[in-house]
Amino acid sequence: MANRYDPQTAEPKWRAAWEAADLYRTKSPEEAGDAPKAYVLEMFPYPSGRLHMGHVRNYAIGDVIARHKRAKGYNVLHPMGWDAFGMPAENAAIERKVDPREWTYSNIAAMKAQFAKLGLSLDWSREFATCDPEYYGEQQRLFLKFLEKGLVYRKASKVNWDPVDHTVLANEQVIDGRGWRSGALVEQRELTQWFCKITDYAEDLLASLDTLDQWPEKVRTMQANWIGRSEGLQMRFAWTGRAPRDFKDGIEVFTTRPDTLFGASFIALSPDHPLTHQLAARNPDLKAFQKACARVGTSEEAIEKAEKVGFDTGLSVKHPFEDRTLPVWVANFVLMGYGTGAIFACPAHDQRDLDFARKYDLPVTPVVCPPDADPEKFDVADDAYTGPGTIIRSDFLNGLAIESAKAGASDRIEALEAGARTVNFRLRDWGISRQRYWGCPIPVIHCDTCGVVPVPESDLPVRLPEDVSFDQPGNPLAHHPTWSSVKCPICSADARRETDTLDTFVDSSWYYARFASADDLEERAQWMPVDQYIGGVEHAILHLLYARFFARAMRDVGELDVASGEPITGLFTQGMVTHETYQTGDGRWVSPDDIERQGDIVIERGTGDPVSIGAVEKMSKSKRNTIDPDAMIGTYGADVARFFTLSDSPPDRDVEWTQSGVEGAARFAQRAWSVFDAMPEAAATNPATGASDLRRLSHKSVVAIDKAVETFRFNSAVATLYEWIGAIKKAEATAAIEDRVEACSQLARCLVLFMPHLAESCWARIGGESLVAAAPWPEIDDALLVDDTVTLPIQVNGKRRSELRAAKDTAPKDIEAAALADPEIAPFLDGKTVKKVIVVPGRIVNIVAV
RNA sequence: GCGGGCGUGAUGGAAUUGGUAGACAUACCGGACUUAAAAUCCGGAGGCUUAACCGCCGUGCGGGUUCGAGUCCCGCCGCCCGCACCA
Repeated sequence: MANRYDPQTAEPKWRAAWEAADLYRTKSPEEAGDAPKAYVLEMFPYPSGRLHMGHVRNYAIGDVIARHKRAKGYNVLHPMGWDAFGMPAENAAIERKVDPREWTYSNIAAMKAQFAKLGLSLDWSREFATCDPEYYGEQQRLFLKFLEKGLVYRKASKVNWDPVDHTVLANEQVIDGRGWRSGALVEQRELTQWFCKITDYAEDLLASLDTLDQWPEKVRTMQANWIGRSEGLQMRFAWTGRAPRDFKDGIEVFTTRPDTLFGASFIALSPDHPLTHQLAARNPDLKAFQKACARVGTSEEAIEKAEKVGFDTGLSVKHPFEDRTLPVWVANFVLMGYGTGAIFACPAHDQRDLDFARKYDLPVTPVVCPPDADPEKFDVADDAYTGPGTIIRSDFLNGLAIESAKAGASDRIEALEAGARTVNFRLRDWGISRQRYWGCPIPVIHCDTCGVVPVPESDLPVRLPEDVSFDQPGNPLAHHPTWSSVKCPICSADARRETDTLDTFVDSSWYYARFASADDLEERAQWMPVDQYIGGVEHAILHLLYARFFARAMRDVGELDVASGEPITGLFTQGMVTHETYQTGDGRWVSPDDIERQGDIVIERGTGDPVSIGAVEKMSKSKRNTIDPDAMIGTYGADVARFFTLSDSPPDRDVEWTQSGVEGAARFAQRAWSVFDAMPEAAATNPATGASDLRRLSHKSVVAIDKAVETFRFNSAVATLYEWIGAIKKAEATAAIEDRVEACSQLARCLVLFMPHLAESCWARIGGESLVAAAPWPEIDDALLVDDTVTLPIQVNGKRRSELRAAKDTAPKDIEAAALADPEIAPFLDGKTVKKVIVVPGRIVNIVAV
């Protein structure tokens, strides 16, 4: 029986050794000396209670980076904590009568035990959970600083209200117009809520995206689209008749196409526009129309299918340049949330306006003529013209291109004092109030005489009460008999504590700063920004945008010293872990653990029901296609589980989990181990010298792995490991012992990035000093990276016909001569004349012959 | 509709950025070991043709640039992801 590596005994041993050596603790500035810093962070997990393969992949990727940086001499900060507030804890409380706090902390304990088995190089000394009062107390302090600076504020806004659960729902929690839990029809309610003034930073958040050159292009464009900057003109149309109350000066609209003003055909108001409300108060038909629009709901298909409908208010306004009037309609396609909630419509050049105009028989006047069309006759039918062209039928704008016409029209409107150029953003302020228990309490007090009063800093943290009941719907904090009753800090009168809590996205918007230091702003500044952040692409917009906002806001209240305001220098978004799905004839999903292959057919173990193999999908409980990391670790060890998530696909793409792939990874581990069979201790041999094939290959392999790791091409690094190991094995009989010891020593130090426990066992076999997890990256002899002789393919007219071995510095003319003399190519030159010979030194020779 | 990405053997994917396409792995086939199987080790393999060598074809499709194109340019086709009545 060959000597086999046994992960079950080796892995716990090495984890204990790492812990005893305190290897992964972040070094203090004194210990670190002038070593550069590297802050490596993976998105911290929600403590659901169990680790899944997505976690394993995420943290394995981060661990490769952290270990590599450490070996390269960086002082590495690689912390871990828990994103611990949120609805699942409350749902558990409602469904199973467990305390959310106990539920959360016991989940954390369970997951931490699972984490321990993975052998990640984490510094746990900085661990915290966002539900720790120390953490959310600090967050409350930040909230009050933001409040003081006007970065958070209260306003009334429309929210999704679930009338059964008595709570506000996020848009994501509304499915087809119904609450995701209660199934009740969601109402739009006007509530007073807290908001973060993220729009103050819209311009900078957009412009600075260009500086984030270590972020995926995709994420940057998604954020840019989300922020949605557009330049245009905000202008006023004056009334023809009596002006409605509150709108004496006319109706304000925003447009990006002032060049089409002469094609304006009507004004359209949003059904939610204040003027619509005012008019609806006296007009039951309009009120009914408004209601009908609201019912269409917020679901995307509903919006897509919704036909354009409108209501003529009977009012009209004057055209700013011409002696004519425009009717004012209410139209369902105009959004209150963008611009002013009102538009002027130019149907010839906007599809929505055109659909509406055709339906209600409103005028359509083209004013932009395409380059190849006849200006006298140009007209539109069912398709609006949105392309480039020349302005026509537009008085002083005639003959101009679109851009100049925009400027001309804007100048004129500004001269008439009827409006001004403005920039509009799609981004809206971030609503952070939640009518929930398991979140960070908002630290303010409502007093009838003093208004909104901040909780004095000495009273922080405002702790969540522990004696809450979940037996009625809604927010337990609001139902608590005493918690919200307090005295006003200013006038001491009876007052009420705010019972809303903060959106959990707030918790994760600044945790990176807290990891850098619990309370020392200077230490925070030393570590920030995060050098490498790793997580799922599903956070491309919300979390990552909020984090960028928070870093700026913290900077501006003096809580974080990052000049650029960018908290994250490098971002990597990893792909998902997928698996085949299995389903019985009656549509029941079957777990991979319960299937059995019998020849070509697949059956469910136990029942014997035939099972069909379905699509490869993200591992999920509902499809039952999950693989439990604990079970994997129990069978194959943590190294194999980690290695497999990195080896098959590039880390930014999805990886399909397969049994055979895992077995391949396990085979690799044994193969790597066997390379170290019968190796002497490194100290017992002389240092390797010379330039044997093995030495050349080993040094090249180290460089290849180094480069691949730096560029997140882990699958390529793994391929290099396979080849290298194969070569070392082949060289066992032939290579000098010194060269083999060197190769093994280098191999262990590369292997430790991916399979740290195994590498440690290998390292011990060659008597490596201390622990390989603490060893520096192998030193490379550059002279070994270039070969003395190279093999050059010889092409004739671009087709490879032969090859040539030559010393690396052979003169091109000698290579040319040797190539032409090659007997292999003679038949291909027969009857032809050589026109040209291209020699690319070290690469290729191409003979052009006709 | 807008934006981003992708298309290479049976499969996941390589290809030093314009220089030998298919590294490495999985599945498959063959051999060794074994009473046998598993495990392990060794070997094979893009397609067509051939006894074999040779030869021809080959990176979604069609064109182009180049001595040379998976890579660059133009035009199509298909798939995935994100946003979406944003004026």
